[in-house]
Amino acid sequence: MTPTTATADLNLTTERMEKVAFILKTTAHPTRIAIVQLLANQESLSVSDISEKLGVEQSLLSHHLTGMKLKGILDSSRAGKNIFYSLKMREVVDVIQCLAACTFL
Amino acid sequence: MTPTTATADLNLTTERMEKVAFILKTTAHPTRIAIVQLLANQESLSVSDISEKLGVEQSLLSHHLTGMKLKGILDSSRAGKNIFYSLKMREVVDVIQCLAACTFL
DNA sequence: TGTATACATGAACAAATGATCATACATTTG
DNA sequence: CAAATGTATGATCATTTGTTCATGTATACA
Repeated sequence: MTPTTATADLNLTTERMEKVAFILKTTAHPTRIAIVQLLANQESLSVSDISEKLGVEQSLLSHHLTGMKLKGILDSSRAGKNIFYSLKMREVVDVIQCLAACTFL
Repeated sequence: MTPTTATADLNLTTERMEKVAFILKTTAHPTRIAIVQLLANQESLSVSDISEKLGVEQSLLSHHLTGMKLKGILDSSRAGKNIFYSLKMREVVDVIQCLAACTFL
């Protein structure tokens, strides 16, 4: 037990801070947040589904999606002509929810 | 009441998503995360305190600090020659904690 | 096999971000 | 008031990020 720490103990290593920064950066974009929001409720959606729902052009959306997949936030699988994306790192939902709950935003 | 939503209802407006993205972006940097960590435990610290603890050069640190203040994450007040920074938006601590708790990071 | 549909990829460019350096400003102290 | 200390600011440059456009690839279907 640590002595007298009123606040929670938060001693992240440099490496861990870089990883956290990495995740934050990967998510810090309106379109990408919207993607996370959609997939938080839908389990999986095709690119065109997302494109329509968000009104984002195919190519641009694809760049966002493949980037997020590369960084481990999303996952994808093909079904016929479609590719379905889903949330892999569900924790990002919590993070966004947490911030979104701030009343003063 | 909406019909059959097992998962939490999260319908952020575009405006709100942009604000969340803004906060995330503002925090998404190893040095800035480290700053939040320090101030989560210390209530307030001078620029030179932080500079020493983090091993970040004065000018660069100042840029980070003033940026974070401008965006509402930090607050500052002068005491003699020193300027003390403190956390204004404590919610960012939770966000970082949340992500930091991910086992797979 | 050819054509349409769904998505990815790469080049190119603009804009934002991060770092460094020199210098300015404010406060204390001699 | 001059020098020293603590911090901010502005210019500049390199890097990263976001966007667009053109084109490539995979699957389905006639």
